[in-house]
Amino acid sequence: MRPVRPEFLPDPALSREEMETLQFDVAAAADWTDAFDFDPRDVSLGTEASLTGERPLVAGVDQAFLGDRGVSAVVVSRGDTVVERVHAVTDLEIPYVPGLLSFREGGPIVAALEKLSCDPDLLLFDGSGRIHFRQAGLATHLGVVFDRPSVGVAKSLLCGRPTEDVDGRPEGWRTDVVADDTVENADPGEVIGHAYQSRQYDSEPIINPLYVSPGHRVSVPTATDLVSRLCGGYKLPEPTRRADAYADEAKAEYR
DNA sequence: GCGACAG
DNA sequence: ATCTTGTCGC
Repeated sequence: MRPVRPEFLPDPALSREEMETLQFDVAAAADWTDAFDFDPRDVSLGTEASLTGERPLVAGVDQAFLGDRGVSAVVVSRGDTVVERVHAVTDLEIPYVPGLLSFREGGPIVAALEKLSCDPDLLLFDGSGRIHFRQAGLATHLGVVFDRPSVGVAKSLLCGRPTEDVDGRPEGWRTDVVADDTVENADPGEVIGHAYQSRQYDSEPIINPLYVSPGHRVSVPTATDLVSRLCGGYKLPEPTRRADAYADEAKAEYR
């Protein structure tokens, strides 16, 4: 896979102001409508045949750290079958700053995606997409750079506000996350993502919801639909879990 | 100045 | 994200 829009590559050498300017440009280039050619109903776990054509290839992307180096792992699968796994290690040039995550972790992610020999229909990232100060989170940024449908799945909320109280909701429940005054390029109240309860126990440990948002070429409702089809009884979607496990494996070899 | 803050 | 033992439960 090669970057289709290299002018948008997340360069850690940019000044903080240049990074923010690039994010506004990335958000302007992003498409938040369902602009993909597969049938979202074909995206699921299991081994059943697709309704129409071949089942989509979903790539889960996750990162792990080794001191001042970052490891990005990508696991591509078609339902339950893993088709390809690649990873890359690069030096981390800048510290973590809320809102600038793609500039810190973009290096290893781009390097790993460039090693992919197959081309996935959907990219699933651990982090936000539109739920971001300039609607240009990790998922949006990389989705635009590779011009590939992408979705962001975060375990906590960066910005914006859920329309309803999210505590103790039943499995399958979802509610809108709307822009607040910290989202610089959206009208307050605009829907930028969902809080989605992917898993919930009958009692005790109350599980927090997932914060799902479009990266590129996917709408808010569809982003959550896709994620819901990939959570096989676990809180996190399977592609992301596989990438997480592979990142740990790769990490162990560089120690 | 205070509070918020993906991974 | 990462540093970490034990522990509760299916």
